[in-house]
Amino acid sequence: MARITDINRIKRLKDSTMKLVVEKGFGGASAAMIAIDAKVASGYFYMHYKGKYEMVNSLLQEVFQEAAYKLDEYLKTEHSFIQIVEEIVDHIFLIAEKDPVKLKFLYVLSNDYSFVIDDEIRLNVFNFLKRLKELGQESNSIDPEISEEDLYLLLLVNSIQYINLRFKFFSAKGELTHADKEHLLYLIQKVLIQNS
Amino acid sequence: MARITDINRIKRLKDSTMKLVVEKGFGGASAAMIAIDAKVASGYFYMHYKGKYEMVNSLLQEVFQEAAYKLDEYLKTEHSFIQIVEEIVDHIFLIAEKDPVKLKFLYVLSNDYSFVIDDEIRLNVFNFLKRLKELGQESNSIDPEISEEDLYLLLLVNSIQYINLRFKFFSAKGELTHADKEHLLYLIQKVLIQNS
Amino acid sequence: MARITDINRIKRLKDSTMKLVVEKGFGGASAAMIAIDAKVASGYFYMHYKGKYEMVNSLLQEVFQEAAYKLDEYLKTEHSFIQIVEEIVDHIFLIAEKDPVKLKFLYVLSNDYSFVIDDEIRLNVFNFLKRLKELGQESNSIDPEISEEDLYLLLLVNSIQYINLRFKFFSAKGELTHADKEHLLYLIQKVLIQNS
Amino acid sequence: MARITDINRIKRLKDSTMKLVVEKGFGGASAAMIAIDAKVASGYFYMHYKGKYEMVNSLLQEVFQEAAYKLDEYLKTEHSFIQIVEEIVDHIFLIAEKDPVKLKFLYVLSNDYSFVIDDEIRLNVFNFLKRLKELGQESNSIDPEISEEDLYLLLLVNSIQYINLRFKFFSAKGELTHADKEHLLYLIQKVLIQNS
DNA sequence: GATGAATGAGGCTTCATTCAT
DNA sequence: AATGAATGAAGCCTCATTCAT
Repeated sequence: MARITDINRIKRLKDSTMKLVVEKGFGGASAAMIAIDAKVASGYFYMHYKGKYEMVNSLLQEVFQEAAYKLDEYLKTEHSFIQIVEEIVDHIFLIAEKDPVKLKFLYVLSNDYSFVIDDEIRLNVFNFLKRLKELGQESNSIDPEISEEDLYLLLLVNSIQYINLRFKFFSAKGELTHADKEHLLYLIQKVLIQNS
Repeated sequence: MARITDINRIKRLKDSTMKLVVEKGFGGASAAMIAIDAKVASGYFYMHYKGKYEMVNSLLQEVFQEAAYKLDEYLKTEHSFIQIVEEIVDHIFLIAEKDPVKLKFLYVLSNDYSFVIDDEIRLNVFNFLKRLKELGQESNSIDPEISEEDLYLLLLVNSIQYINLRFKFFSAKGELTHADKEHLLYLIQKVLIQNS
Repeated sequence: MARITDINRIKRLKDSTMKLVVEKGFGGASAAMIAIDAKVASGYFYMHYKGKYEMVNSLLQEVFQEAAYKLDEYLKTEHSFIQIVEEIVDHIFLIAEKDPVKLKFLYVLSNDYSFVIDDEIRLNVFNFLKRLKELGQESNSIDPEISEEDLYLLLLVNSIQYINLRFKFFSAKGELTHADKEHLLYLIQKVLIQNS
Repeated sequence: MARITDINRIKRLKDSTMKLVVEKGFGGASAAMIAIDAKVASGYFYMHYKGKYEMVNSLLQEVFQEAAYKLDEYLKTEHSFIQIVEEIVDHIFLIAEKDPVKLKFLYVLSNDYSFVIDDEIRLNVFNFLKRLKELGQESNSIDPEISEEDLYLLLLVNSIQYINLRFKFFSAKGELTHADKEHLLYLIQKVLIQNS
């Protein structure tokens, strides 16, 4: 019972942190504010984290790690290159729908020179990308010009940017639709795929 | 009668602000720190700006405005769609080389939910993109699927992300080269251009 | 679970604030100075008050409210008009002796255009004065020319001015004595009382 | 011509200072604010005064001195005690009408422990009061219980308080009228005059 | 004489962090 | 384990004052 309470506390803390860091920025989201939003005592998170930066950073790594893990799972399905690309875009859109704050959090902090993804996690992601590229090469699907860095940029960064652009500027266009996803996928595939 | 406002002071202030906002984030770059770096009195910028946020924001708008103006100039040259796309990428690489801090500043703040580009400036940029799209359509160069938002994403956001990815992660790969620019241009043109 | 709010800290804070506002004026009494004098952390009073002005103002209202309450108590004793006038002067002299800072604080801020007594409290005081006047009329003790405003001026303002004049200028005359009180009472009664 | 300009500058400076000190308090009225209000350069008054405090203080002394001088003039008229009392109240009401800011300024600063009237000026005033008292005694008009301090309190302080109470609280009662003056005079004379 | 750009000490306030409970 | 009162360093900003023009 005590265990469950604790897990809920930490969950709430993480959610509130992501929400407020997105809304106000790292500096603008105060520990007190986060604690109130999470219905937790302000001293609470010093039991789990060394400080505010450590907490936000560890949250960022966690979110990234989770994504890296998800990517690996797709690889294990032994689906084709094109299918996996599609599944990844699908997955990012799913997060955008189910947990938009998480996607915004990723967007904000991954474009900040004060936060850097841990080498280990980055390595995981690039290992995945390397294997994805190889998969594409095996089936002659991928444009040989495309590097891992390009995959990172076009598949991951681009998708996150596409969605956040909608959240931030083009919200007038309404909710993200299935057509939006198809359109993004069209663009991505157009760059990645080998021309005849 | 009295001293005349010193342009150099303001220039130094702007440069230091961009530099430190990039390095430490908006919250991490303190007014005192910026003032010292700019060799200016700590109270100095309250003569020109209402506060720290206003200053950084006005700087962001200024940088954006300058870019919007540059874009319009390219349009006036009456070059072709493909040429203009190339010139824009060229120009972004030029900034990356001559004033990398400015590009980082743009990168960091344009991916922050606390800073929003003024409607007027955004309108300028989208007017340009609209005309660029029309130019592409006239010559049947542009893929009809491409919208103004796509142009924004693929041409501008993507270029900035590409370069900052290098600054932030792949700095091990060394300086940006001519080949890097060609590669990016290849990717962009591949998405934008109409398939035969 | 956590520490319980320390009443003494707040008491010390209030005392130091009154003392320093009297000595140096509202602007001259800095938050840091007050905190040191009260042996409290400099940020402490922002836990209880929104800012320096709010704190001093709330203190002023509190002191006034306390006085208004005291006045009502005298009315409830069912003593005569003349007795109550005497008791009020007595009471003011008592404060002058036991807590001179409080009387000085009242004096300084009630003569400042930046601080205004809350409507509710002023209403309380004037309700009291109205009933006091009625009491005087019932026993034909009060000069019919005397209005509530006059009672305010002559009974309250005058007494406070009388004592503070001594504190500020005529301190050479030494401590306030019983004779001083009798003299003031004589003056007040002379104006208030109905001539034969 | 240069001379006239200068006198106007100083006049405007004094007026603005009084106005703003009344409205915002000594600490709240900044030098820049005063300078703007007076249409004068902010550095201007450091040509005439050592600092802000010196300026406000010298202004206060000046106003007081002017009053002391006026009082002496009334004495020279060889009017009766009662007449002079009336003329003083008249005069204070006249200031209230012609230059209310000056009266507010006097009110605010004379009730502030940070500003003290210069000994010399206070002496002038008390010499006047002494002679006024003697005048009253010669004609058996004044209550023998009344001291110079009482005259100060009842004649000067009281009048200023009476008017400022109207300005600050009872402004709903409208402009000061002739009847108001008569009423105040009635109260003052009632305390001061010897009962048959 | 007069100006107002520039300074920097010091004011107010926030907030990450600690620690008694 | 969890709380939240308390701390004080450090942030933002104001403003009296100086001084080049």
